[in-house]
Amino acid sequence: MLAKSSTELVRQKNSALVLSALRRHGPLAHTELSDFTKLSSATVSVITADLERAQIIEKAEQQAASGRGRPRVLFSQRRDCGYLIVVVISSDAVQYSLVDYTGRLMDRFTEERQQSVAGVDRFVAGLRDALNRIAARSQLPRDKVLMISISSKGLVDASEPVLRWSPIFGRDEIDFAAVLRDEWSAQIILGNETLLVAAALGRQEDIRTRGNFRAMAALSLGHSIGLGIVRRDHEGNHQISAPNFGHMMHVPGGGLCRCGARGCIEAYAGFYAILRTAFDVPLDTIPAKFVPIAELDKIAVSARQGGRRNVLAFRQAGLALGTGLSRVLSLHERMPIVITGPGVRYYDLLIEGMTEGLAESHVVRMEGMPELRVIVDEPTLVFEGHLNRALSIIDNHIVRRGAAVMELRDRAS
Amino acid sequence: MLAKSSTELVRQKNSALVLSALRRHGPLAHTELSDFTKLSSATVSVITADLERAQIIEKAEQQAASGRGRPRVLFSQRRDCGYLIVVVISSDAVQYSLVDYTGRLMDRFTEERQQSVAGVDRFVAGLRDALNRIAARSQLPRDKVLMISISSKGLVDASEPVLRWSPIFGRDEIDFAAVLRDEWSAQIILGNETLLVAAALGRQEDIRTRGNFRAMAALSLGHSIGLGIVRRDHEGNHQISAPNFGHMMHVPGGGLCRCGARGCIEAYAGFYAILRTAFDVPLDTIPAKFVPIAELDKIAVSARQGGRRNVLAFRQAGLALGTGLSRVLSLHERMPIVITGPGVRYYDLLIEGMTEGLAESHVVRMEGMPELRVIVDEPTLVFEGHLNRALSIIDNHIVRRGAAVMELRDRAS
DNA sequence: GATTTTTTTCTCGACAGTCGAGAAATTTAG
DNA sequence: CTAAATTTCTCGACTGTCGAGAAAAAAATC
Repeated sequence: MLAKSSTELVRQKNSALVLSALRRHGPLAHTELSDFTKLSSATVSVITADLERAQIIEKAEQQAASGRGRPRVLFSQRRDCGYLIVVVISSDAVQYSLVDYTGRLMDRFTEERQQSVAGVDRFVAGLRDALNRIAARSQLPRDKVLMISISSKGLVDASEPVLRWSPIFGRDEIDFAAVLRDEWSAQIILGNETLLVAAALGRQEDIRTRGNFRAMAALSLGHSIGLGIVRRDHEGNHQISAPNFGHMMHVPGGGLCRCGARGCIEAYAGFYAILRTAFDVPLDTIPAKFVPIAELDKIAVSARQGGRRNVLAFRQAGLALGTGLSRVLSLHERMPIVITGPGVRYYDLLIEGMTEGLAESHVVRMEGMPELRVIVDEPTLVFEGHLNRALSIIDNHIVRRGAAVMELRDRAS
Repeated sequence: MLAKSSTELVRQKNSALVLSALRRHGPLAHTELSDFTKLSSATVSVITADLERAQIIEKAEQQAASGRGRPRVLFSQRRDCGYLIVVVISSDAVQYSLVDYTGRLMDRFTEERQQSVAGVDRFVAGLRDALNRIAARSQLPRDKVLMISISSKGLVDASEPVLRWSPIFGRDEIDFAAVLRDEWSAQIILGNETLLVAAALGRQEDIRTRGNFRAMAALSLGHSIGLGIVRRDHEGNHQISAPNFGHMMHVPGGGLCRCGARGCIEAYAGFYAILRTAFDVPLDTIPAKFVPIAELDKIAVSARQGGRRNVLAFRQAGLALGTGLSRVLSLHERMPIVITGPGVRYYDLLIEGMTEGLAESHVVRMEGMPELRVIVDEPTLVFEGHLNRALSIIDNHIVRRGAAVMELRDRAS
């Protein structure tokens, strides 16, 4: 309750409403826009005229008349209104994608990252390089790139695009804004990978349940463990957050984690932890930097054939996840949990422990087991999350900029 | 992003702004209102005129002119605009307070609750009775009571005034709206006690830091353990939530808790749990319903003199709290923690364990120890929280109703 | 005591935004 | 070729905010 309201703000909000309808449902006619936004036809006229003048949207050449009556003219977003570069940093590679304003993929390549050289400086140099390359290949003027959206596993600052801690670079922070400021005028945003998964799921669920969506958690299983939570606030906006779940305390004084602390959930449920338990290595052994998935597959095969030690390894991982999730539910509310990431292939081995870990807690006893869903294709969700988040931020900027433009025009006259 | 915006909404928001300025800073003159709200003088005129016509605010008889120039006329809230009944349910008593629209206490009494008869029906009958009594004593017409704000320890539904679980009534739910609907037209709201503490602290902190406030947690120590979290969202509103902290899993398969589950934080840090450890009673003993504080004081005295078993009891409680808090911080962000409730008198004995429990976790290693503050007077905070929450909801209703009134007027003409 | 200064409140006209109603446009059906 | 249907556009009414300046009222000054 700080900011006063004004008629300009009203216009901004309603313009944003129009843009988001267009983003969600593709090209729309005047009438449809009016239906979706609940704005009157007259208002839609004014807003679309404004946006058209600002070159944000355009009238599609009118399609063959489909019914009788005056044929509808469709408004659609202008592809060339601006561009977005998506950077997905994973443990073994970095993927760069160029996307236009409508969300269409225009170019993409992947740079392998050598495990050996993990220096931040090296990485940053590679990043600058690759960004320059993707921009050059597209032959777009640089200032047409409105945003660079980056994701990584690890701990991300809440307000600035700073990577505080990551499984790859440890405590060597990276301030992406500082690093890219001199070369790019684009806005830089950074998000935890699983946060973006949650963002994508939240939108899917919102469409699926037609607005009855409340909250949802995304759990990503892999070498490290990620959690993203998406909730609808009282105004209908989606609040996404990426708790530091993988490094939440599981057992005080427990197994040594990659982060240097002891007893983190990841130190029980991460790939390296499962390996450690399976081979009965002492819990204070320094974790492996990288575990080929084939190694884990072998353990899984053995576990599925009843290998005791290996069954136990997955069970313990499941327990750590289940107990951790029960704690999450205690601190929030009951919500469905979507499980994704490379680790879902062991879901059959993990589920028993997870269920047990969940079942014991007061929340679950009270409100029942949360719904658990499995989604295999994580990379797609991550990319979708990038688009959702970045493009809707761009839309918001545009409507704000619109106001600024009007102001300039007024001052000129 | 569902609702469209309109000029009426602008008026509502700005009216709310005026009311909240008046609530925060007491009677204000036209100019001051304009300063606080950043609204133009003209707008303030229109809004105050409206509110005055609707009998929400009034011009105070002008005070002795203090400087030169036209003397300022102060606007103040009208006391008789509406009333609020606050019901604070604690383990041994229920306190009823009647408050006017400005937040001034008008009447208050306390009903002892016998420990023996804890039937929900009995309790509800007593509640209806007491509410009738406080209304009768004030001689106010019933429809002037706009809201009944109830608080209890335990688990409260997020959207409806339903007590899902409480240390007093266990799983016997109470739907306060259903119970009071036939006798009261007032809106019924229910909040967890520590949630209200957090609400009060949030407002205090917001004023203290002049808007730089981000987030804060309130931890209430007593027979049971409560946690409230208050955060400022991107729009500056305070989001308060009451996680089920006391019954978050501390140790799987651990000590038996009053809730029936095993290993809850409360089963280690609640008064009964401290007693249990101190007397070396098996952890699966059914917890005492009530522990006189004198009992705990004795243990504390002995602990302060070095009694090993008793030191351990408090240390274990502290550890449970510390580990639990570290988990909360993992799932949210770093925030100051205010400790309150009857248990703070043992803070000296708890702090060591708490610090240790906190220190081990990844978040604390990364971001440092959170600030811990102690506030002794919990009941005042609870009452303040009631007022903050209830009165600001009332203000919001009023500005909405204002619009409805205009509509009626229009339809009549 | 009359005039000026200062401070506060009120009022007026301009402007931005939304809305409902109906006009205009444009196609199909008959 | 006319009528019906459907979509888009335009106009006037209304609400809300704002800046500027008028009006009010007391203190300071002559």
